[in-house]
Amino acid sequence: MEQQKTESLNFIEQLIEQDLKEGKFSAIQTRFPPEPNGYLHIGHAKSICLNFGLAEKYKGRCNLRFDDTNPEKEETEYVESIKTDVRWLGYDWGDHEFYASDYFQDLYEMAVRLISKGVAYVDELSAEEFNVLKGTPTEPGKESPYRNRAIQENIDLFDKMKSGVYQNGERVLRAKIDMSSPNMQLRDPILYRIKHMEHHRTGSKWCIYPTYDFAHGQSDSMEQVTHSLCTLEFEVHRPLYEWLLAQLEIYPSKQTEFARLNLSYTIVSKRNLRELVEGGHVLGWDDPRMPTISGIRRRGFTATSIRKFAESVGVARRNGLTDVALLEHAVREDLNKNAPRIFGIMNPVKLIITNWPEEKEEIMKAENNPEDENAGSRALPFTRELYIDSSDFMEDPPSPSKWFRLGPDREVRLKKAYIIKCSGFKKDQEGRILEIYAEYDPATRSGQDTSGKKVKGTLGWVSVPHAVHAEVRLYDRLFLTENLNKISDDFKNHLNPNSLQTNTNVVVEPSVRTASVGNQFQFERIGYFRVDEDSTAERIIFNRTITLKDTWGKKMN
RNA sequence: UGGCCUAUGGUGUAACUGGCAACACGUCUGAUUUUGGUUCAGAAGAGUCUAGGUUCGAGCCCUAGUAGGCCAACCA
Repeated sequence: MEQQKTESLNFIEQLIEQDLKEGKFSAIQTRFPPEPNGYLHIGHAKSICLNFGLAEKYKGRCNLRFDDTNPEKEETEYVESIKTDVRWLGYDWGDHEFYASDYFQDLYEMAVRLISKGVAYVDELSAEEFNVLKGTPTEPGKESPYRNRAIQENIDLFDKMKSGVYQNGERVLRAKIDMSSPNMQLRDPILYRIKHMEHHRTGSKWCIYPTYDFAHGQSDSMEQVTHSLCTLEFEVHRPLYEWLLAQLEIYPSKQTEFARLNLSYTIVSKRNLRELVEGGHVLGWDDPRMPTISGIRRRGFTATSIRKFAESVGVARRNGLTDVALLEHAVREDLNKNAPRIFGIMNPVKLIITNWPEEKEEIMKAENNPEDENAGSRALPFTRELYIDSSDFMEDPPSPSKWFRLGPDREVRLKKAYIIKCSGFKKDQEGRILEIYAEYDPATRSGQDTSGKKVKGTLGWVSVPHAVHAEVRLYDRLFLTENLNKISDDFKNHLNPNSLQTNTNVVVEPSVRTASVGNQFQFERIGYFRVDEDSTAERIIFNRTITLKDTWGKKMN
């Protein structure tokens, strides 16, 4: 008797399974529709995982469609970065790479059809007049005096718009729906506007460009998208989306909205992220502190962990605030299983094993990952002079029974090597520890310990003559405020001044000499690190992805 | 003086669509551990926004209220 746990479905999956059951179509078709006007961020990752994930799960397809209807903001550079990011997340759109701009001709013809049906017209109101007549959410709008032109006149005017007779803003094509609708989106929305401007793909072929509302739904329809998933703000656009498809009598794609991702201590708004980049608050779109996909990738978050995160966040229709701890947990889980361990010393201090011969060198064997038997092992040279972390030594710990690390007369194990006993130390005038002295117990060699000794503390170490000097960039959250949606002042006031701390004094075991950009490690007892692209042949640079959990440190505060 | 959406432990989601609320993260114990990591065992924590109603029975349905979100770009 096997008990089958029925997997719980989110509301979109329920909808899909219902549709599939009713035989509405043979397979689902989704799409991820970014506007190429900036870099993708963690919020987009949620949408990517949703759309591509659903297609995978239900054996359908997901198109990558660039929503490039506004030549003012869009650039090819962004198209490339978006493709890189989606691929990095592990999704493949095959030959289903589309552009709204590919449909400009079709969309133009659709507009002419609407005009011919008498449900679209050319308006020539000034922007101010336009806004006045539009009304407000609580007051109905008024009809434009140009609303009831003859069809042929509209056709002629639209043709003139297209052929460049008018300047930007002088004419606009509007749908003729209902100026008194309580839904502002239905008050004769703009379908086409004039922009004398080069488009990144169509060049100067067009000087009129469709708006989002006129392009998005029909693009979905032309691609036979079955489920068009978007965020909650577009909810009020749905009636317009459906109106257009119905008027044009084309494939009725269905729009379904879900809540966008909000992350604590994180800003997830393209506009604000751009401001951080342009204002020099971060070093670029791929600054490891940025929640952009390129940023978190450089920081060391893995694609697996992002996908896992997206899955655990789930999808629903209520707006909330997801705890970053969920994201952090996802990376730790992945890296714990997959990142090889090495010794790295953040604040090195010399430890001298006084009963160890000057020239003697012993090779210790260390497995690369206790969580992965296949990860192999490496050789660690052990010598008389070692580096350990200054935070692992305390001359006079405040609560001695809870201090497991080194101190006068205390014993600890040097991991993968010997148990040592501290026999003394040297300080400078300011009281800083310069050197620590200890004696090792030859009977305690790792793996062949015959002493029966038990110690509570285990320290990482690096042989002084073999040490590789490195730079480490310690990243912390970019903002100090948990919920940045709830602030009334400038979000930049909430920046964490200590979001980046550079430590150029780090020392790492010699095995990292073969490491290359993108490699990820766990520095034992410290955290996960990734080799940054700023590394050079002479100098290796590590980004700290995330610390290890630290229950002891937490208790000490 | 509008319309639409939402409301479940601290957080994110679930509850086979009416049968006394589950999972994950987080928190706290304890065990194991040559990472104060991992793993393992366990605990605390909501009676499902409020008030009515329907029903033998409601987190799920109805009504009203409250709270939050979205909508007035020739942005998406």
